[in-house]
Amino acid sequence: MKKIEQCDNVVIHEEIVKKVEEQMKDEEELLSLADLYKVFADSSRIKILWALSVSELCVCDLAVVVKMTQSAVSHQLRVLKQAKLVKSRRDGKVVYYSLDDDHVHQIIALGLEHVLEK
Amino acid sequence: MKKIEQCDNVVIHEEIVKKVEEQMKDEEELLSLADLYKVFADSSRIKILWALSVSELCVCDLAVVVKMTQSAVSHQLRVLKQAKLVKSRRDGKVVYYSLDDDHVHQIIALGLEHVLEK
DNA sequence: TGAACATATGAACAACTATTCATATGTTTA
DNA sequence: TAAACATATGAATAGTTGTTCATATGTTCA
Repeated sequence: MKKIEQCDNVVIHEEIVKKVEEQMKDEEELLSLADLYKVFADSSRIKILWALSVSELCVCDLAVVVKMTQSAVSHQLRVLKQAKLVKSRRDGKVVYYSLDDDHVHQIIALGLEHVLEK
Repeated sequence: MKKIEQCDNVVIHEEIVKKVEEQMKDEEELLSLADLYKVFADSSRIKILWALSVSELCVCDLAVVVKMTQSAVSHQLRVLKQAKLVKSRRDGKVVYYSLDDDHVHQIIALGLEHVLEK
């Protein structure tokens, strides 16, 4: 009747585990953080965001710049808008998109720093 | 013989498109940026990174803290290591993981800022 | 040397997601 | 009002990825 428990059930360094558990963030908070990064985790969307960080653009021009179909761009803009990373304004037939927030640019810049360094 | 070209082929604002195209980053660079964010785009990995930002941990303790199986943690650590976000050192049977870089903490902090604000 | 243990890994499966294609919506203008 | 055009969207498909299960690797210690 010995404890044959595997690693999964046994803590090796009790003190440290306790300390880390205390400082652990809420499940929910880390989940929405992951969701935020999911949006950045696609090169099409990154291209779109980068382009928009240069200038406001309409969907049509955006499609040209990032070399995607209008439909694909539109689908992705929807995702970006839901994540509150871009906003849009309509002027007649044309809809213009731009970054919603300065964080977007910061996040991209910080990421590039890491990428270029490694 | 009119130009019936669709949006996909026609540029609406020539000046702006030219300007944005000039400032567009390399395909490759934006691709590795997206790849970097892919690593952050999963709540299991975010949990692991957050835990490691508190303290160096062995795989076993990490599994306890983030409530995952040892195998799942190990698979994810592999991903994190390949992305150079964590490093490891071995001490006997036990392998300790820690953040490889201060960028990791910065990126998480910046993301949280955005998440909490919106 | 062999048993016990911490970690790593390959294969398989399930879940998710980006694009395409077809078409709908909404706006302008002839 | 009808045609032309910019954008949006639903369904289907193909590709990607995280977890599990089983097992392998590497280390210590009796």
